[in-house]
Amino acid sequence: MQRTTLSQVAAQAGVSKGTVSLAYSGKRPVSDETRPRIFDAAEELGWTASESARALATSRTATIGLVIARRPEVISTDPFFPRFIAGCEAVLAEAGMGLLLSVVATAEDETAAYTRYAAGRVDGVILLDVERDDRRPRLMRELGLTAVMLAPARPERLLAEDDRDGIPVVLAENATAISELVDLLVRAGHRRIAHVSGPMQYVHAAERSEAFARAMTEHELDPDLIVDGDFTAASGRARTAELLDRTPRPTAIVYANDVMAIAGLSHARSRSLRIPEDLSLTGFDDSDLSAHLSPGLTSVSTRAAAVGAVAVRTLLEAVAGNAPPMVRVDGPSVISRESIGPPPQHD
Amino acid sequence: MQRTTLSQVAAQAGVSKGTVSLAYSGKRPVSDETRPRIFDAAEELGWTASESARALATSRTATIGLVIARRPEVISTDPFFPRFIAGCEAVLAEAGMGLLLSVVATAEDETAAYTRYAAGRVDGVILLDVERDDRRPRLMRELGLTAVMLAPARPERLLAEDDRDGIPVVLAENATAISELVDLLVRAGHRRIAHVSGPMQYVHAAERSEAFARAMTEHELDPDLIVDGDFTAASGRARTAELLDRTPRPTAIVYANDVMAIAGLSHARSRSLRIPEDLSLTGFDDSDLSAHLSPGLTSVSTRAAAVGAVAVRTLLEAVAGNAPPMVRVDGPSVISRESIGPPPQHD
DNA sequence: CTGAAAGCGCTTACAG
DNA sequence: CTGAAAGCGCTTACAG
Repeated sequence: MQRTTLSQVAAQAGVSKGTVSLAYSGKRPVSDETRPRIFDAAEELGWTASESARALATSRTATIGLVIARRPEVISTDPFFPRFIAGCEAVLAEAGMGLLLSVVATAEDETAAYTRYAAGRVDGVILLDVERDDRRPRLMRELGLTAVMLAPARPERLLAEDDRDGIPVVLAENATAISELVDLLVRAGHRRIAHVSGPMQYVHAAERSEAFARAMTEHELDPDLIVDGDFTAASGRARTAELLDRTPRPTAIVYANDVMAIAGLSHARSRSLRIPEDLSLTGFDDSDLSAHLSPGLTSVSTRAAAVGAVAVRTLLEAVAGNAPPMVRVDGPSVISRESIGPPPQHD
Repeated sequence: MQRTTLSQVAAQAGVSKGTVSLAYSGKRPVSDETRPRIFDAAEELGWTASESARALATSRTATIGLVIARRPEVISTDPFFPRFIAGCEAVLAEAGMGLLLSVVATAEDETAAYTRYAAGRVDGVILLDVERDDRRPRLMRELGLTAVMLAPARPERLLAEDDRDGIPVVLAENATAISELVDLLVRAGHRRIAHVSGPMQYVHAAERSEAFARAMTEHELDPDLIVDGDFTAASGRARTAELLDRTPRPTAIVYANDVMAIAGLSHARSRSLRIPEDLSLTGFDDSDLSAHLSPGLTSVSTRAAAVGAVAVRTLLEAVAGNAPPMVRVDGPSVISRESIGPPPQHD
């Protein structure tokens, strides 16, 4: 089936092509007599503008890009991505725009994906999982790609001076939630609190870890009870096993995400530890599962959908050439559930 | 920064635009003397072809579309989607193509997404989560959109006759895995086996449920111990609670996905039931978590990445006009872990 | 308020 | 093997 074109609509309505275009875009007035004629003709012929042609004429693709560079097993258990994408989608759909998504395994594939995007496929991209001295800001400049980055800290803490300008930061911090969790545990009576971190190359994981150490120090507790996880269930179980083998063992564990916490919880139970009587646990991300475990897992909502919406809005402003250098989004909030309680008596 | 264009490359290399295009596409021979001149010029100017222009000239967008119409909380815990997408990506990247993704909440938004796609945004789409008498095949025809559908059963079981032609089916069946699970449990000595299904409007969920009933009947066991879940953790917990309240209670539960199984497992444990001594459990999807719980959750690998790759290949053939009406992919396979064992003695 | 025309940056018959 | 030209289907100054 052949596409109907704007020319056919113009012919049928007895006007010029330009007028049809203007009637739809509203960029210039069209008389009240012609407009309905045009819409009727378009309706009758089942016309909608070709995005390819529009893209070529306007140099706007009405598409933004997102490259996720994580191992599939991590993506598949991290509720952040789908929620974030759903949040993006809401804003994009309203603007009649689309989201081009790539899931890549290596840095090489990641570069290739951005390079394809830069060939006039997207108007801009959102950078997730920012690392310290991330290589992508430089790549964006080389490729001439407009970008915004989602980060848990101010740009000066993340990027070399050269890379700092031109990329607006959507700042979604983590730290307050972690110190709230530590406060909660300390107030319940805990002193030996451990942290299972995420992969430290990510700024958001490093931030959580630093926030943990800071909070512990403030309470004059040992800030060094930190072991490195990598957000996978496997690491959650392994690190938990190590921590529980120590003497004395920690009475509470703060995990950098829910999956590790759930694997840890399951492991602890298999050792006949009761939760929370013998061990308190907290997660991060508020996955659907955490609310419905028994006991429920205390976790942190990061409002990923809201963050996605703000990221897209900021990107659209950046594409239009007027984004603020930084926009702050609502901080995370702790969701208290039954997985935390007072430490065991003899402690 | 202005894009370099093919014209500039042609000028610099001292050839016509057509020759530059041909040198890159290889659709016609270019002499060994001119080719390097062209590539050098392109390299020097940092040129890559504009996809928008190419799309307009060729009526090919080099993009395929995927619309996921599920509640975010379900998407966020279902490992199928990210794995499937990663599998799509592998094939797409190789072909220099992209994936346009929409996550929608309502049927209305879903139609809107496909309508946007049909405005020359994609070459074709993959239909997931097929329902019986699914409305999308008809929509695809109305919109003139090429499509393939992923389904666990032959087209004649899914679609009205009118909608059946033109849409190749990638057949990934579920049923064998479910009967294997039932066999496994029966062989271990179980007789009262229950099933917590997924949302029955999806053919894949209905198939699992039917396969369960069939397998139970074959073993001359009660095939009606089926309760309706909806793939969420909440339903997994609630349905498990109901089942465990029955007298006599089931000694094994087959869940239609891992999340429900994990919530169920957690609930059972909170009732002081031991797994698998007091209750055997199985999941479906083989999420990253299931392998690393303690005990590990017996589950079913659906090879989502491989299925994604085949789906894309089939779609690309369909776009080229020569897809087979049906292509079968490898069946799922059961991954046996510690969550199943013999039923309690007194049973 | 409307039309005629140029232009976006490619690809692809058509000649030679 | 190569060039000149038309065309893909829009948008947008430029005139009127």
